[in-house]
Amino acid sequence: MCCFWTMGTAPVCLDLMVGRPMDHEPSPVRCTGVRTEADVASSACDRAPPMTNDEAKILEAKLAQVSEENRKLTEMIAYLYGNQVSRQSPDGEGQQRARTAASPTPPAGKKRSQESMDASHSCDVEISNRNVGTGEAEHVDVDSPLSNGTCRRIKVKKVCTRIDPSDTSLVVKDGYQWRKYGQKVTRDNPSPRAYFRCAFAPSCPVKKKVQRSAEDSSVVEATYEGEHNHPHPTRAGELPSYAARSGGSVPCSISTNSSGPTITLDLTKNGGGVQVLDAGEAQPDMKKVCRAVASPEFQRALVEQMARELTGDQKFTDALAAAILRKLPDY
DNA sequence: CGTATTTGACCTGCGC
DNA sequence: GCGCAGGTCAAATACG
Repeated sequence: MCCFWTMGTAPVCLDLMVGRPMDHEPSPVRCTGVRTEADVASSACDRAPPMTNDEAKILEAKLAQVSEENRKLTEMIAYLYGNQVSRQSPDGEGQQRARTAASPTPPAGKKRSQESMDASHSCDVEISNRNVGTGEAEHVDVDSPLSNGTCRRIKVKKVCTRIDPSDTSLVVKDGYQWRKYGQKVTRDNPSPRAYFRCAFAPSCPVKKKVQRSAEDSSVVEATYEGEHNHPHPTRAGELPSYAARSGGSVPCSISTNSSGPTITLDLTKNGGGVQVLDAGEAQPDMKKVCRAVASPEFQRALVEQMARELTGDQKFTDALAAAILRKLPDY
């Protein structure tokens, strides 16, 4: 099980190793969720000849030291990544919002002015970027408090989905009903950008912008603004991440909001996932996110979720049975 | 005929 | 003030 974060062009792979046999002695390395050379060495020790107690203690000490370094590196990666993404405001959302918020007296009689008023009450912008097709997940929180103290969090989430390049509909299936209200060709991208509103509830403030990636026409970027004020039409309680179904699975995504960090693992194209919520902190903290990922509770929940998903997928069980049969000598 | 989508026009904010 | 770019509106059109 790998959890990817992209940092520029260099993907970071955190091997959670959740599928490993449980009869192994639990080690601090596994608790961090990152496979290291020391961890590999410890596995090799299973086949090594017996050693003295002193040698074993030395190895244990080294292992603990490596584990601690590994944990610090993991936190550092998450911290650096958060800093990088926070500097990359997607599609100028932050700038646009700053412009809107700076408008002291919006013109009356326009729906647009009401939306500007709504945005002006926001001080926090959450930005999430998930590259669904490639299994990369990105996320960061951007806090920009206003001076007037009237803060309301507006969630901005960016989701990348891989679709058929011949598909020009710009439809990202996320489980919600969307009503298209506009389309525009932007300067930095030859592909048109489509504007959607949530059509499930008339009062739902959520908007969605969908545009093909300028670099890869098979990838569409969907930017969600706001949060739904109604339950999910089909599967209440899940995050709006169903784009994964149309293009591929997402190994992992991490989000943080006012209620604390949320780790979501979409294990299959058919949905499902593990959410570990840490609502104890009001301020988002990437270190806490890393610790949540590394916690035994998280990994146990992950294993259980994987087992449920795999055993519940008839196609998977059929394919597995067929593969086993092919390995039998008489098959 | 009702609903959803398309598309050109319009509005607003920003930079020069 | 003007031009540009992003976002939205609303009439026209398509579709079931």
